[in-house]
Amino acid sequence: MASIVATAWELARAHGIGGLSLHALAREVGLRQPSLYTYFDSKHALYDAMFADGNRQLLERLDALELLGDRREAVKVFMRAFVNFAVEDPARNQLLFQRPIPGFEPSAESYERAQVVLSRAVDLLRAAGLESQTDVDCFVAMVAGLIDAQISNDPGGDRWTRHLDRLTDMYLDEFKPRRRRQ
Amino acid sequence: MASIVATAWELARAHGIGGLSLHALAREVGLRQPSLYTYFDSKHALYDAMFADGNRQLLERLDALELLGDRREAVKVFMRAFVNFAVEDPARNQLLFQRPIPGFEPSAESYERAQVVLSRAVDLLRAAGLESQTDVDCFVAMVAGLIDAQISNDPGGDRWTRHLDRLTDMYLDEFKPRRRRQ
DNA sequence: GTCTATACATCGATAGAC
DNA sequence: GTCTATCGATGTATAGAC
Repeated sequence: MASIVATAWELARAHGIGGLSLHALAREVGLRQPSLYTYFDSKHALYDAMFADGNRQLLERLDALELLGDRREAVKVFMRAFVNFAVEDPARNQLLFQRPIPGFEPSAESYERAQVVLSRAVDLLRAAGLESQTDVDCFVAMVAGLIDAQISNDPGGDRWTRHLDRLTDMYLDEFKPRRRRQ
Repeated sequence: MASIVATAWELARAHGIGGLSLHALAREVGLRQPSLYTYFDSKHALYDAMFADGNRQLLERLDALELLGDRREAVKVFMRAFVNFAVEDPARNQLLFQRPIPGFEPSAESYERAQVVLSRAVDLLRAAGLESQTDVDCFVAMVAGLIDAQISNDPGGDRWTRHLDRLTDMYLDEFKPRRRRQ
């Protein structure tokens, strides 16, 4: 079961998340295609299992971080880990953070895990000075833009992601509470 | 021919760029599916015609702008027009600026038009103080991030795009030539 | 140029034997 | 739980008559 999901990720990496087929997956795990229905009620159920698994991987990664000390530094450590996670597997990034499968919506249970990740990011950003939801929204969008540009235009490189820290500083400087600029 | 492409855009808006089928397109224009091969050698050729057409639409829009006066203001006017163009038709945005069709690459001729758009943006940003390719790259990525967040999470709204001007100012302030901060 | 007919492939899903 | 067999839908593309 877990190994089927792992193999599904391999195929998704190779052929894109949308190019994943049950025939190919069955062949890869040494089964016939109908036998997969013992484990998943439908293809969407497989995607849902992958969605949950991907978020589990991400949470595991984020839980291992040391986020003590300066809170701006904590944001940077967190975002670096997040960005690395995203760019190292474009297919996974697509399933977790975009809506590439027409008709697929994660189950409530799976979606809950995804919300945990987001709320941790929000807490860190708040602690680092981003007060409003608006400022958090735009920061998240900016980072997602970096990730997508990196994946699309320079896969495996760092032409965009290497500027993450600098952009984070810029953003936190700009939107820190209005009392006084640093 | 042009009307077939226009109808193809309608279907793409309704069912997604990847959900466009030649059967449906033929039915919509009052033909049988094989008859489309009179106009396009393959489905990819249709996508290529759409790609070229979308870039033509964009260039037309950008050519109508008044970009005189202050160069920072010119950047804002340009980027506002670009962002509006992108969010008003997510399917078109997908075909023009992402790679949603496995195996489809625009022809050299079509791609050339896309490069014209980019080079205009680059010229404006350079004139407004962004010296390095790196700074331009990140700015473009940030704007693309805003667009994607807007389309994905608040289609038809402006929760993200309304901050475009503010982010543009922030970015140009940060990366203007190092002589002195404004 | 447009049609009918069809080839050919892929896919998800189900029925029923073992 | 796994299999064989098959259904039914969808999709692109081609052959050949008109």
